Amino acid sequence: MPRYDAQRIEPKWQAVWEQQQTFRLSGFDPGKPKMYVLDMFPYPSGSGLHVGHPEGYTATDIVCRYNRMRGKQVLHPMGWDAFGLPAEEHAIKTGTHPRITTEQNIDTFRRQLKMLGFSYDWSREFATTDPDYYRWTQWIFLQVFDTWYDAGFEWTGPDGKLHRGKGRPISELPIPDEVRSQGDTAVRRFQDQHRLAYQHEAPVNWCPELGTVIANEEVIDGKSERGGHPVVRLPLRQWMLRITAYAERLIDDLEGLNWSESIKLLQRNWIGKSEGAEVDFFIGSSPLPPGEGSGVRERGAVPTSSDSPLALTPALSRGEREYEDWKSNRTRTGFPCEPGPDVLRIYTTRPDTLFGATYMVIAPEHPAVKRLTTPEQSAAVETYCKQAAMKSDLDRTDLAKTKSGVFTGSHAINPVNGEKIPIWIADYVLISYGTGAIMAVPAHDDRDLEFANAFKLPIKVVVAKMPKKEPNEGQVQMVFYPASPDQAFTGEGVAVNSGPYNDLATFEFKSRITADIAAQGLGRKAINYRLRDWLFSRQRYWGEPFPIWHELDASDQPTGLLRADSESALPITLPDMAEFKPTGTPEPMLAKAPTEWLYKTAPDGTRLKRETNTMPQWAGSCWYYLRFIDPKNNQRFIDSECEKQWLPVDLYVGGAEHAVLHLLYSRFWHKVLFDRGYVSTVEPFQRLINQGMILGENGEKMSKSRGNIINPDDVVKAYGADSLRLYEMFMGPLEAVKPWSMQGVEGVFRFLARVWRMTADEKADDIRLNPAIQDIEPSLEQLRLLHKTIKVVTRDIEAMSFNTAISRMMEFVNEIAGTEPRPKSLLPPFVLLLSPFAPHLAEELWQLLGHEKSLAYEPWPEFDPKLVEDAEVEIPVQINGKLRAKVLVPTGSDQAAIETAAATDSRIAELLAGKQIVKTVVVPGRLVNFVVK
RNA sequence: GCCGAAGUGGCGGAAUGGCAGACGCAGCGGAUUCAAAAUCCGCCGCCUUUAACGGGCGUGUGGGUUCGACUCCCACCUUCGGCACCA
Repeated sequence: MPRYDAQRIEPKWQAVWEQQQTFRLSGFDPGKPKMYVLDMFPYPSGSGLHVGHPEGYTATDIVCRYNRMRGKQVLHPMGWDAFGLPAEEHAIKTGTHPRITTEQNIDTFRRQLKMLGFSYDWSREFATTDPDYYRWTQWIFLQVFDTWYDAGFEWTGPDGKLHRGKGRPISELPIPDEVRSQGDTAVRRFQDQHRLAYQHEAPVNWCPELGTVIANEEVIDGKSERGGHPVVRLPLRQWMLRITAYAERLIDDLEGLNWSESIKLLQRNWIGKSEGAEVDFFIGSSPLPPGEGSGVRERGAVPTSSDSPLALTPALSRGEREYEDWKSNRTRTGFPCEPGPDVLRIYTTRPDTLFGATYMVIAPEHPAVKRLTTPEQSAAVETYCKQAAMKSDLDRTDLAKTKSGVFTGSHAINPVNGEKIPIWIADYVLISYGTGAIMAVPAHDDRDLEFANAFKLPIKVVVAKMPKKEPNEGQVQMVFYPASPDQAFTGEGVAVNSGPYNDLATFEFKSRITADIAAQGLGRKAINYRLRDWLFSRQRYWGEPFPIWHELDASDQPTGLLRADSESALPITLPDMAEFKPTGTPEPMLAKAPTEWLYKTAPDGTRLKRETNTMPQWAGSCWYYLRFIDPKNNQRFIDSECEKQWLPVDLYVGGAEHAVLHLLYSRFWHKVLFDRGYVSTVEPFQRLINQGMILGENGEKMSKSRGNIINPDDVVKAYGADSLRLYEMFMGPLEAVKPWSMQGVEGVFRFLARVWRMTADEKADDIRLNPAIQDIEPSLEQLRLLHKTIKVVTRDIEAMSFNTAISRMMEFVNEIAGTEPRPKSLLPPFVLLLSPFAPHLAEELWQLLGHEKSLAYEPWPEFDPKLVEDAEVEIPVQINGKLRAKVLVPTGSDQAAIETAAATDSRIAELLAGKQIVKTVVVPGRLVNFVVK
């Protein structure tokens, strides 16, 4: 009694594929179109495969199997993103070396993936933790280290267009004479400052619980993304990658990619480009005392015409003389690249509100804090800055909605009107964005208004809102904001109280004043990005070591000078260690490595100490798609011929949780490699699909604590891999979030069992064809059904609309499985259609239908266009847009014939009787609509 | 607060501006069976009427465009995702 038995069929065919190396891709065949289909490779966690994994993996497997049958050569690899915290945390708890845990987890994942019958070329498998792989991760780091970004460099891209800005070898960095004259050490330091990989001392997010520093992106609401542990800010020396240099290209090159618009937008927003101006405010050679100059109006005073910028007191004070000198100097010398000590440089997106600046704010970490603080204020300033330094990001944002700040005691002079305004320190201004200093325009910025209200600072309106012109209204009324004291007008409007610029529209004002201040050397156009440079070092053990040495002086202290390992020294393998407990201090784990690993003496006698940080988990996943193309190469990270043949990845499928970070980092590395001539495409992933999350049966996110986790092992045990695959594709659109349903799995299992019974004899003792299957000619109707099914299933696979493809196959089976006798010729094409979805069952049925070879490379069925049309079509007939009847007409009937058929239908004729037909709409093959009175 | 996506039967979902609810699940009725499981057949948006045919309403809400709107436009509501003192 051979019923549909997935337990028997599936291991059998998995063994056949393995034995015959069915999906192994040998060389590149220039005569065949290529297709590179990639899954986001998994982190092999201890809990094994999750039902979310097979969702994307099944989708790509269908695409691969389909395209092989369409005659393409398909590259479809799988591997492991195996560095990372959990294995090390496990090591801390149990003492098991992370390598052991990682190997065990990989074995589990590999077993589970093979159990699902995915057509990977397993000969290309690797883990990011393999020394042979991270050798090249380190090598790429060395290329990044060896590169500086020449923002003005012009080059022609593969698209034939002119581009500006390119990564170039550090040896080509122009060295200014004043640096060169200071000697070799100065030159080396200068180069180090310009590398794409550089060291930087800055407050970082230190997580004591995890024992590591983590990136801004890994901090969520002041807690670590992993584990939700508290994060504190500490100043530390860290490795940074200069991803911001590539911000513009990372935005621009999104355009040519076949990604969903919302993912592109997510990346654009993450990069967060903003355009505005930098403006220098004069602060004098020494702090300007208060009480000099014109001062600012009292809070809330109505502006009058006497407040013209020219209304300076005739007798110039010391500060004003200095200011006038500075200004005329600037007109001659122009705007300097770096602000001098006599100015405060600010960034604004609204240079049109310069006349409305009533105070300035600098970040607590701003270098000018000391210089601007007057003796009377120094105690208060010191207290404030100390507090701010201790505050986590959480304290600085969410909790502390009320603004805090402290006055420095100093003033600056607004270059557009000569007004002297106070300089404050507040942590609502971030040191890491723009210049770390702002001009505050409380009338037109919510944050500034809140601060001004808190500290009783003046508010000056310089933009009036233009109400929409009513057609009959001759006189346009301007509306002045703030209408209420806590509502700033941040929109665009018309300039007021802005001296010579009054009445200009915001847009025009911006470009005018930017040009004007640039001409006077007081400011310039500027662009800023929300994106920050990438914090690239971690203090953990289980990651790639840096191929970098620090030079030591006579007393074994680092001099700050670096030496890179030579290419031949790679891989720098992890030292063996037995103890993994975090030190509790921000000192990296590798600081406890054996002395012989940590130190060496260079041939020139210099003592060297290894870099003890390790790379973040992102490093390994940044370039794995390249290594899959040429995984065994021990001369290069990828052969350049292979790279040209296979790049870019044609289809990349993975979870939306990587929509920003992984994809951005990966694109960044790819562009560096492109600039240095190692890859030939500007982008790595041509098409991207983000599969939607699978929720638990209760509609909530699957998690241990909710107890709603579905284990793929259990599903396969109960229904088989084909049912799991088919169900995950049948649930709904790939990109949608959708809840699991065990009854749904049962449903597709019943469908597969039906397919089995349609072909095999369930009553016989051995496996044989169903006796209803006979060598007879199919009816025209049956042929039409088959060809229609081929047509739509093909179209749906191309569109990655797998749920509807499955529906159409169900319809076919509903019809054919109920007919006896069944024409045998209908079955092979159907089995081929089913095979990408349920490959095990399809192979078994293919064999049963008398074929000896695997169907994996059988040509995909073609449909006959003549057979996808029925002889007659049913045309709905509407009266005034309401369905009233349906008429049957021959396919291809012309407009007149259809109209006649509709009008003569008895029910329609009855309804039309006595009515006047105003209009008749006939869409051939579609519908008829009579519009009547 | 800002940006994005989505709202269709009891549930998952389907519909180039042209018959709303394909396909599946659940449910109901029947066949088969000693009985059950499995299987097969039929019904299955809501209201209403009828012996039967039928009629009205219906795709988050309210408007609009159109002969015709789940689909396009405007406003709003809800849910989910992202960002969140970025000047």
